[in-house]
Amino acid sequence: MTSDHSSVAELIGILEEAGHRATGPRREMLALVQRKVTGFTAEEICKALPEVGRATVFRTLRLLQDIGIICKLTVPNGIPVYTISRVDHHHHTVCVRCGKVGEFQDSTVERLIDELGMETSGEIVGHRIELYVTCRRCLDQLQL
Amino acid sequence: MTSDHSSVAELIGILEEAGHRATGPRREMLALVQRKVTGFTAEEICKALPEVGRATVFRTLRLLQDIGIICKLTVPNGIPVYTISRVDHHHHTVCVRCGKVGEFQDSTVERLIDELGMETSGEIVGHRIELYVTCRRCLDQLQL
DNA sequence: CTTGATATGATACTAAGTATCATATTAAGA
DNA sequence: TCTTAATATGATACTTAGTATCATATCAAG
Repeated sequence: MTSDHSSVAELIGILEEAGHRATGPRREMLALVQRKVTGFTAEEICKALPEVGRATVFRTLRLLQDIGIICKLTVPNGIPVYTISRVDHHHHTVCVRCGKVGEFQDSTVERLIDELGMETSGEIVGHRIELYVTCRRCLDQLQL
Repeated sequence: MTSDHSSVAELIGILEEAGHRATGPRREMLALVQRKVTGFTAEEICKALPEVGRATVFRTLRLLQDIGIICKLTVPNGIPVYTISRVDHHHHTVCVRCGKVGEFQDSTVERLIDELGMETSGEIVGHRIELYVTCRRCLDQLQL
């Protein structure tokens, strides 16, 4: 279940398999996104790729979300952060100090969702779990 | 641990205890918010209370968040939904069809967060758990 | 009653994202 | 290879959510 997609070629593959064209702007964005270790904002992409139109950046960000290549996170301060999904189903940790985004997978989470499903009268169609943390590095810096 | 705050008077009490003035606009907003069974948007408040300035609406929404009277949710379609918090610590279910917001409290959730804390190198300072559902009523309608 | 802190509203702004639409690219068939 | 319809793009203008500024108003405490 761990579909690791790390190279640009693989990302392009996913895009095409989903029935979309791997056009110039999309390749550029994928290459950029793939290099990002941590989260990034839409505005960052716009600045990094001025030759790509604003509308295309947002369109592509949404497309990449739809096909599961990236995720959009809501962080406490309100500015949306996008992040690449390296594994299929996962959740995020966001450092509230440096903004660094991490991923985690936990079977307990899925079990929890199932349990909650029992208690809910409706039908669960999705969920969002985000952990806000102070990351190791930031903690260390604070202790200096 | 279940600080049920249902009447406007109680909400005003919370506001004042937190060291804020229970002014006209704030009372109006609290009265309105308190009547809402389901989620509401900032724009709804602006329309319902045209005599209250836009800036004040947003300022007050943030204030009410800060003191824990309301929560701001991120729903899949992207439009922020605010909802009153009837109990202290809880999470939300959002119906993706009608937008109805529910609350749930679950000790398993808290246990889960603790467990995840063990696995994380940083320190967990907060979390967000939202369940996207199709509520009972919407399910019934779909089956008609 | 005065005064300083707190809150307000009008206005203008920003930031994130969308709608429109004419143009460009592309894939796939004739 | 040429044509064509589907797909994608970029410029532009717009919308939506929320913020900054600041002069004015309100209030609580002395």
